[in-house]
Amino acid sequence: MKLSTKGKYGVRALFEIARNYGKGPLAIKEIAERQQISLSYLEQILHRLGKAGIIESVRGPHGGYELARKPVELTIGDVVRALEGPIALSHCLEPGATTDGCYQAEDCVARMVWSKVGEKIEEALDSITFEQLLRQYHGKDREHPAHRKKLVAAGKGAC
Amino acid sequence: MKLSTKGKYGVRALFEIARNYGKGPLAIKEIAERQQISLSYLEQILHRLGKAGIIESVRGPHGGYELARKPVELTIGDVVRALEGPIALSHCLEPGATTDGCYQAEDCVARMVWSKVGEKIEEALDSITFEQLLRQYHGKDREHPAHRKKLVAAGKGAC
DNA sequence: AAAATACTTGACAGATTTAGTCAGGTTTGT
DNA sequence: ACAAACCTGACTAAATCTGTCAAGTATTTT
Repeated sequence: MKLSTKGKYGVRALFEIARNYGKGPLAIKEIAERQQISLSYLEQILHRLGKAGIIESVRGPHGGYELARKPVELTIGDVVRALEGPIALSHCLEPGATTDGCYQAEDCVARMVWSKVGEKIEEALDSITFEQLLRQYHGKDREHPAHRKKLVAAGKGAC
Repeated sequence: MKLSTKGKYGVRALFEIARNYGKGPLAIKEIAERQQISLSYLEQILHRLGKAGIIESVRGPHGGYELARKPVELTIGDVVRALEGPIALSHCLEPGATTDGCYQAEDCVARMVWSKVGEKIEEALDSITFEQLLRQYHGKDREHPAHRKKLVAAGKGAC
């Protein structure tokens, strides 16, 4: 019951992009530095987010990534689904899965349990928009990059 | 965002034990057969559930496992926590974890997000008791073991 | 007391997934 | 033309998951 780093990094990266909303594209190199994520790895993540229609890329000098929709229309759920696949606690709940493989197909108690829990998880994830996150952040400016760099050098990570 | 087989098998095994509630201990061999779980693997799982105080074992002939508490006091959350560890979407939320390693300690937006989602997940898991599962099952007797065996032999699995 | 039944424990190994790197390539603004 | 910046896919090391195996210990029946 853990999240992979893809999901966590994804939210952090997207948070940076969201902070830049309305100010043009943000370069991947900039995101990588601010959030201390390996640039190559971040490329993978952003590519997935692009395919999912969450961000758009602008190529060429001064290019970068920007949100494809307004922060209020973007939820944590969108990001997690894009990066970790559909939330299907049991494989028989994946979209497109049939009950063919299940020997107790009709009224499988287990399936009902995982299905119900999955719905609640989606609800929780979808109830948090990036607009809310930005608002929580409003005013409180983060540590200065140089200060952060010092902390990271001292072995500090991030959530 | 998947569940490991430990969690899924655990719930299924426990469901069998719960079905036998009040009728004395249920042998592990019986559980393994009914739910088509490898006996050796099931031993591991039941041992963890025992250490977590969810089931109690009775040794000797006619021994087996039985619920340590009433089905109404046993939730899916108890089982998942026992088998998959505490539900901490981010490692900085694990019990006993400090914020020492986090360079944005004070108001880490990411942590707030995962903490809130984690709470909702726990809520969902804890809202389902085995008593409810048993009631849903009431009356509908499962396929006959022999029939099930045939289905399993034909390559059918379970949720 | 012996045998049968059943639980206990820990080591181990193969398969899968994750996390991250690398080496190219392509697009576009100046 | 050049450089900044994104695009793509292959690759690998490490971790985790899934399950097996073997050698116990405990309890009850006979």
